[in-house]
Amino acid sequence: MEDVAREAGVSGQTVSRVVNARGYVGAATRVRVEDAMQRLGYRPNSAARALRSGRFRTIGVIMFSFSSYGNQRTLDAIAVRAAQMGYALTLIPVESSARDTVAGAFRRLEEHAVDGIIIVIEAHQLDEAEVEIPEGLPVVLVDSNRASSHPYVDTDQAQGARLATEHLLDIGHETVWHVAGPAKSYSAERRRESWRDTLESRGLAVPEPLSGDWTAESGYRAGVQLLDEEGVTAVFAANDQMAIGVVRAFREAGRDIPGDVSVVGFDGLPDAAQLWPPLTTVQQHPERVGALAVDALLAELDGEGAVQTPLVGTELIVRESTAPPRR
Amino acid sequence: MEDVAREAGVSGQTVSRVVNARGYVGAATRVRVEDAMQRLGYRPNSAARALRSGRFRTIGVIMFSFSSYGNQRTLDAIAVRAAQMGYALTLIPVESSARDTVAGAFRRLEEHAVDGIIIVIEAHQLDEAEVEIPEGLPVVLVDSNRASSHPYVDTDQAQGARLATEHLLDIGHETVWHVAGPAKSYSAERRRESWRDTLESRGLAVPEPLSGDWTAESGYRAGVQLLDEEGVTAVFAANDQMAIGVVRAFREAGRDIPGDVSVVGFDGLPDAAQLWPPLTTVQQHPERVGALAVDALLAELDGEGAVQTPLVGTELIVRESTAPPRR
DNA sequence: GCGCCGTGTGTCAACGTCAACATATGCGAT
DNA sequence: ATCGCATATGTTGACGTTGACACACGGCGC
Repeated sequence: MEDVAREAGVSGQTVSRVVNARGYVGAATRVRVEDAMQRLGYRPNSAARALRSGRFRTIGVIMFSFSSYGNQRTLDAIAVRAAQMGYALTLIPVESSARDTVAGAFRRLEEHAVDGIIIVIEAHQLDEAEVEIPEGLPVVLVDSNRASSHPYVDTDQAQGARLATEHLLDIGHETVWHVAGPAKSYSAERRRESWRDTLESRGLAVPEPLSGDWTAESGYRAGVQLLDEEGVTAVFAANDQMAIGVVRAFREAGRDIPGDVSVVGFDGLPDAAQLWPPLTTVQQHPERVGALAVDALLAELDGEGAVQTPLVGTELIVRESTAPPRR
Repeated sequence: MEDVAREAGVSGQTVSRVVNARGYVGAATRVRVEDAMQRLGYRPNSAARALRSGRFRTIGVIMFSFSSYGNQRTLDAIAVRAAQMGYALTLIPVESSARDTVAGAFRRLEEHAVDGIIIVIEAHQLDEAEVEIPEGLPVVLVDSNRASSHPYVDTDQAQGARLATEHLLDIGHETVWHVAGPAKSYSAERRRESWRDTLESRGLAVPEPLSGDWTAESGYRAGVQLLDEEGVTAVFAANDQMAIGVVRAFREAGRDIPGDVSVVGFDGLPDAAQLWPPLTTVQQHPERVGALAVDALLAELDGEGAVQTPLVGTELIVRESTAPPRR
């Protein structure tokens, strides 16, 4: 900066004013300074800025490694919005759900220069009672527990699950079986409860839900179990990957999809449209979730207090994996 | 820091020495200082450190948003390794392949505090001649062009493509059709060339390759085109997603997989095992690629010069989507 | 007894930036 | 003519850390 100031024949402060477009600067001076910056290839030193201002213009994101497709998309959206707002992203991966690694992530974070944190970890896995979230550091939760004191941003899981279940009922199925996600996942729980509520509100039988771990493989295992049940004509899987596994299990046993059994997924994986048969699914909008998370965090940062964002809606995409039951 | 020093009855410099385990500190003093740090919840200010040392302990990653599954996994691996090495990750998303946005990413990066950059963008899209990579900033390329002056880390695309092609030939197919990735992708090009070389080295006919854009949908379109060709019994798709689309196209036309046509993918998507039929594919190891990229960058940072890493191998996973041709 | 070295600790300055304050000029209003 | 205000620029110090240097003490070899 000093070099630029000398080159332009002004003081460092004037350079600072030009860079930040703050305060009065004569037009001719501004041009001279900009010229000098150009010539010398000047870049403001962000460390010094951070030191001076106490702000790092950086957002920390805590996320499980090997995360789901949806979370990856959310991360992507967070990165894009953060970049738009002039913030950098610092990614803190958590290698497993072991509790001390989550705590370790926080410890690592505290030593890094972030102004706020977005946590993209299903809340049941993140037992807040045991992981102290650093005091005074704004936090936004994604895909998480409403009970928290921090603002959260999430998809409207309940609405999506209702859409899926109602679709199957509306085309004539007598009830809908459910392959749920892992017990400790908040999203899985909400999808399951909404599925149950939908059935109950119509006075229908509620079959015992099965449980997977989001992977296609666990969906396959659940599908194999369903083969033994009587009268399974409609299955709602808590995500698309498990739906893929369910489809495979039925196909392998010679049952036709959707002739014998209709299957609905959840997520809106782009590839779901190209499966055979194309999969009916609930489209989520992780890009909206990510952008909202950044916005909520920045609002907190700007001292606007914890702003609660409305849930992000979903849409049902009907494809060929669902059809009315055979009479 | 001053507070800790006062609390422990020492100077700030001694606190610094304790924190960094550098220089001589009496055992009793060390304990007193550590106690004080604990009590006061002291955290070193990374901005001040960076300002003083000129090092940020941060790696910048430039990557396309809406990136492929493999790149996401690579990012994940980079994050994990960086964290292990005590580095933070700053993610700079590039929203499209438009050239000025890539340049913009660099500009954004320069203003941020990074010690080095890992670029996870297929090199043909990143035309280096037109995007000046900041001078003096160590760079490692992933999934990229060998012609660059920077070290690169990559999967052995050629080996994988050869494995896939040879597998189909070895089980009796007369030739292998190819659905390639986008023309401007370096990985796509190498897979295509290796497929061609393998056929030619056996003196077999080389059918005209089709081209997709990595999506399942483009694979479907390619598959539809293949329906019109004579004698298609084996297809090697340049990634798993396009393979999914190819399978759909054939299925929809009433052709059996693998009875009428064998299909091989590339990537090793976890869900590929649960497709119907389970997909034969080439397993990549993005986690190794990511870790190597970080290692290579840190080596550069430590002044060890540009270290070239060997290519990461792949393995063929044979599943039920491939079978000998019908006689 | 003297100097030297290893150990333990403190003082000072500097990293690059910017807020706060001080200074200077010109112009319109009183 | 004087004052007030908007404009334009410079000076100073502080953000938190650490490298360089200085100082102090005790033990060892000669």
